[in-house]
Amino acid sequence: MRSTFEPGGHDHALCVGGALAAAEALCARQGRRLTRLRRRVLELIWARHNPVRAYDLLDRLRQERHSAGPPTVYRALDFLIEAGLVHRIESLNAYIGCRAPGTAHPAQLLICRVCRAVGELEDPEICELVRRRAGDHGFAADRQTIEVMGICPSCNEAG
Amino acid sequence: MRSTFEPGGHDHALCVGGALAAAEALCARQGRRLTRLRRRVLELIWARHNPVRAYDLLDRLRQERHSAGPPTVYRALDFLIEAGLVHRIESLNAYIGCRAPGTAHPAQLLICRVCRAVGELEDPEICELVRRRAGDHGFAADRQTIEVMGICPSCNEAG
DNA sequence: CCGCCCGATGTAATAATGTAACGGTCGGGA
DNA sequence: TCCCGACCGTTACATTATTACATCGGGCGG
Repeated sequence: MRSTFEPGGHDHALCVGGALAAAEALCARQGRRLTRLRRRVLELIWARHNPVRAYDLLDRLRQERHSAGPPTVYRALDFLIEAGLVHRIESLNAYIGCRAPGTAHPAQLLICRVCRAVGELEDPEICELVRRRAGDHGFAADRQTIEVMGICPSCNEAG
Repeated sequence: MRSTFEPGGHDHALCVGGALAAAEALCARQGRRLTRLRRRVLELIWARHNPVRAYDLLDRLRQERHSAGPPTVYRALDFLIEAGLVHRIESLNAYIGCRAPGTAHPAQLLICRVCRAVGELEDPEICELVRRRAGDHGFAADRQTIEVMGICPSCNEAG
């Protein structure tokens, strides 16, 4: 069960293409406008399976769109996160494409401290357990942020 | 089972005193130096059960120590976090005193979106489940960040 | 006691991240 | 046609955090 981490030699163009197509479909279904800019930002985020920082995104964006400023990027990110297409990684101040857009799910992000690859769980049992334990203390949970640092399968084999 | 959230009228001086005493003891046991500055920063953090931001801390610190600068605060915070006396709340860029210093497991923070009170679980089952599920994907987890937004018991009753 | 070392702190500058406020453009409906 | 609302441009600024180097001060060997 290692689907969360891509093998080194996978066809990444396919990966990106799939993500963009899924995004188009999801936005269409939800009546959200995936504009050229937003689509392009999503594409840049999907360029790697590593987290991207907002200002790196901005630098890359500026190479093709001179007018871009910080709000350009942050607004696009807000949209993409809102739409469930991108996760913000709080512990890194960085962003990554969601592997399972459209599922309603809080995600659990697995971040490799060596290669910075990020995997994603969508485990309902974890969600439910957290929610229940919080509830035991009278706390009504409505959003979970779960980020796990560690070593990914490839790096583990390597070192 | 609501021990995590303090009732409104508890004796907070006792709370702070206990935290400081525990910190002293823990540092002594671990051979860490809880200096005057570090101790004072910890005390300021414990002044409320709400998260404190680094620059608020800095402002308060400056009232009594003119020379304080950002590194003053951040270094103290680094020490306190390292020692397990304070948690950083990634999703708020804020800090809060640890309720269970010295215990080895990661915490799950419950953050009230209304009053900003923060409760803390130390649930080994959650830890273990997360670790196991990550392990199922070949990921060797070594640090977990779990932050839950929601409504605390008092705010829930109130509204 | 002296002088050295080293961890802690002071100090200045700057980097990195994120937001506010306002204006213009454009397309779709009353 | 005219207005409205979204999207984006643009400038300025706010917030959060780090780098680099100087200084202080206590413990310890000589």
